[in-house]
Amino acid sequence: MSSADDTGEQLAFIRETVRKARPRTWRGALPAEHLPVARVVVDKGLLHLDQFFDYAVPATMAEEALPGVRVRVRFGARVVASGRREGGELHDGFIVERRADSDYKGPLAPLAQVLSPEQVLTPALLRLCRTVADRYAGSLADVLQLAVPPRHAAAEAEPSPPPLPSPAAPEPGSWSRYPQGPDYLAALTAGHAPRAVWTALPGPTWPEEIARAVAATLAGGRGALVVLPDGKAAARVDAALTALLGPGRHTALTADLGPRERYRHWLSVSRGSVRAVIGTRAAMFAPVRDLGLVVVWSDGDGNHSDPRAPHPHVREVALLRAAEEGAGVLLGGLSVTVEAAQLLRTGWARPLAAERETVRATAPRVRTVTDLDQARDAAAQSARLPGPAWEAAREALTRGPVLVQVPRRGYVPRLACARCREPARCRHCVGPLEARSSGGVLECAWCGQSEAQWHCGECGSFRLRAQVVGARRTAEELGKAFPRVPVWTSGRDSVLPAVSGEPALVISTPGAEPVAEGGYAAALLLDGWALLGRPDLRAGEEALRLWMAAAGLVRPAGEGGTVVVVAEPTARPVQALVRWDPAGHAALELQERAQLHFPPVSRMASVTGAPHAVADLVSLIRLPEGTDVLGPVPAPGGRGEELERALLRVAPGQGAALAAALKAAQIARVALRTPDPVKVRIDPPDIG
DNA sequence: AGCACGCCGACT
DNA sequence: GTCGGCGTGCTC
Repeated sequence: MSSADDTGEQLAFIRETVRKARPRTWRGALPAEHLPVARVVVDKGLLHLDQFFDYAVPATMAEEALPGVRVRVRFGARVVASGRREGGELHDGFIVERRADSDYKGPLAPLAQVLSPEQVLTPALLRLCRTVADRYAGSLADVLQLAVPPRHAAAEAEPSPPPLPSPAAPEPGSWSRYPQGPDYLAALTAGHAPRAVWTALPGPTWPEEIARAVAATLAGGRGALVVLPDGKAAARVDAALTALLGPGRHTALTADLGPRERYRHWLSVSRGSVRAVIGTRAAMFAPVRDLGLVVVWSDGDGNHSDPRAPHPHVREVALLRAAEEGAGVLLGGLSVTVEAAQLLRTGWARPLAAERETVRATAPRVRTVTDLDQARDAAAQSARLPGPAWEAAREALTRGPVLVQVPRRGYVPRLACARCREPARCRHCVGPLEARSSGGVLECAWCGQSEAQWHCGECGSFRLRAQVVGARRTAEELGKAFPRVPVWTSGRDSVLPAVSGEPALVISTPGAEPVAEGGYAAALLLDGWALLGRPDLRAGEEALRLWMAAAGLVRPAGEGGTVVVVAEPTARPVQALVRWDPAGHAALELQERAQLHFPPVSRMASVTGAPHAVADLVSLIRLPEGTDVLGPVPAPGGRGEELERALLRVAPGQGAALAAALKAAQIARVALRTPDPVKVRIDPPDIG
């Protein structure tokens, strides 16, 4: 920039400051005549900058600088001689409001650029993001990054088609199997906001039922949002909606679309051209207009928890939206989470479940077997199949496909002595041993030292209760045992969406089970101890969810559908599976959590970092009355670095106070220049 | 977080 | 007398 320009700008600046009617700007660009101030949220995730900043709207941008548009602004400028300001980095942001004046006393910097006239940050979306940020002790900017997809200019240039008229109200269809089902749909069409915890019947009809709930909402002139845990489930609901409503009335927001398509779909929602959205996690923020219904399918699935700060959970965001936007809620799944059970217990939501008789007619027959009962067949032995499981598979393979669910290695808990079940521990530091590398060498999860010749310190046995047989080896062994039957595998990196109704063995890790045409003849749920034995508060609930997801793909008992679960028959989740009573299981778990003061009855937050930093934050924080501080203890999953974690627990109703106190303490730590960072997480997913 | 300004010790 | 320590405060 030349000095001549500088002089000119200074003169212009002085001229502008003399004129009182308009806000002053640094450089004297002529401000807009009407509403010359833009209130901006600057896209910097720093907690202590979680506030709006006012900028002057240059006259040249007056038409485009509307609320909700993306802008670029200079931020972090410094004052140099004679009170002039210079520099400042360019940052992205959104205009949240146009105003006549500012309460900021200094001169306003001008907006640097309006990036696009598209008003992407609507008032409702802004309100939601603010609520979510507060709920999770995060900054508005962090949440906005999750909620507003990156701009794609080419997608934005395309016009969105005009909205289609509302469809006719759908028939209840298979919702008639639920006593409250038809009423629920009618309430949606009538414009009410019914809230339900839906214990879905096993079988392949749930995508169509979700589609009918969406159609009922559209028929009443309102929009609907469906969030599913993965792309496979989203594709099924997508297909069901297309079958019911034809194309053009709904759109999908999933990661596999790619940035351009995804933004194009998002814009069609934001522009009001499409009123129904199905999608995965990030779709929870989709700016559906006049939202009448939020559906969350399988809310216990870990995919519903966002891995990015501040880690909002789809279910919680859905509940916040329902409250804020007056929408109905449908929290559905084959199993029921403890959080859903609590919504029922407090009366916030009503149960939407079938009669016992209907459940019995729809669910497969479930048998339990312990793994002490090994098969006689050699191949079955190699695959560690108990005798009855082996027999069930052999019989069912004459009638159709058989699903074999094998826990993933990540689920396998600590190793233990095969004879006395004493956990296998490191002889150096007493840490738990893991079979991480192949080749039978064990490693300590704490100190990393390897152990080649373990023997049990209690009984002297050399045999370990080894890790589960993985999906691949199970497939190999079963392939040998059934040479005439095709063997398919479906796992984390190669998920098989569906298989035919022909006899076949389908080996799958939990969550990757393909749908079978006409349903599986049988399912074997192997190594239940691996799911049940995890040192996690939610282990039982999670095991039941994974089992029911697999068992729900099996034909009804009346058509010969059989499930064999290899697990301790007295365990509560096993009994709930046998009785097909997920709601009862969740209610019992809830009772127990209430007694133990665990979430979701109490609200918790975790504070993780270097020991002194954690202690520091805990001492700084002004905790709500009656907060429990648990720990600090060594952080779970710590890799040598001596991180510690404290848990903070508050009584029901104090969650907002806890989040606010944590945020304030984090800000105070930044102000005090404390170097070591502390991670704060509301609703930590893994509490011992 | 950066990045400035501000007020007290050892150097040209 | 000046250079520079990092304590404190601000960012429209």
